Amino acid sequence: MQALKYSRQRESIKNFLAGRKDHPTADIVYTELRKTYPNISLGTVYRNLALLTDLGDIQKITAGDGVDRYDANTTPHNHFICRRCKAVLDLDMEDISYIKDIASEKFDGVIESYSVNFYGICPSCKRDLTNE
Amino acid sequence: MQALKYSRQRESIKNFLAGRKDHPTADIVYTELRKTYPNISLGTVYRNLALLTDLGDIQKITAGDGVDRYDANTTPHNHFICRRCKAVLDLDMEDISYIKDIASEKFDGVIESYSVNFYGICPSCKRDLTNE
DNA sequence: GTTTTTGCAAAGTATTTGCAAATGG
DNA sequence: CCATTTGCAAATACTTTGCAAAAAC
Repeated sequence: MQALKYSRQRESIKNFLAGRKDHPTADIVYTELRKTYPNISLGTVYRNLALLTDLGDIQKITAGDGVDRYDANTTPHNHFICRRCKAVLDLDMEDISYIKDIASEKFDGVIESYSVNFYGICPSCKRDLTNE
Repeated sequence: MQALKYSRQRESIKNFLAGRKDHPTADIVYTELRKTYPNISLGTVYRNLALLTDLGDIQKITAGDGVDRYDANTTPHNHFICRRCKAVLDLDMEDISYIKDIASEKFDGVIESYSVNFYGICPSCKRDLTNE
């Protein structure tokens, strides 16, 4: 049971995320979709973001600033969070998934996954700071 | 200006954290300190945890489950979060701080720090699951 | 027709904040 | 005394949830 039924709202949330390279919060998704679907509700957005995350269609990012963000890119990659403008960027970097094995070496439990966030100053803010 | 004045509450929060190897939430700190200081308030606990974090005396851990945790151990180390019992454990593992350099290679901004969380099943839950 | 999803509003968490009183230096 | 910190309560921010109506199949 619990078959999945199509919903225009869910579809548009997924498409909206797929078209963004930044990592919108639930509230941004809601505000933007509202332009096309004036009646969509925040609850629906949250429900679908959670469902899509469970399905593995999207990824939830916890950057540590109190708001969760969502990413349609579910291939393994790491994030950078700018401490000045709070932007969350994808990092183009060499694979470091072997850190999972390093962590497992002296650990008696099971390590299934990991998440890395890098923090600092993004390229754009770096420019701003240089020209100040 | 903004000189730091001693406070019994701040001192006890710091000491309480120093005596724990798990990673208590603000609410746990509050509930436990209340046994010694029945009048301490949650606001005071939050204010001091934020202040101590800024001072670098403690570390804030965002595990991704909506509650922040605090750690008196400020030496670089990584955390493991059990998806079954939600325990947050320190990982005894080889240094991986070079991932900062790897991340910097193709990145035009400044990477100042990073945080890694590993997820899976802790040793204790692993035992429980085996004996089920 | 039955089940899932929605919109709306209310409720639930976690955390922050304004302010007068208390405390520290 | 003056500046900082506290306790308290109210406010805020983010997310979840109950329920009747709407949509999907």
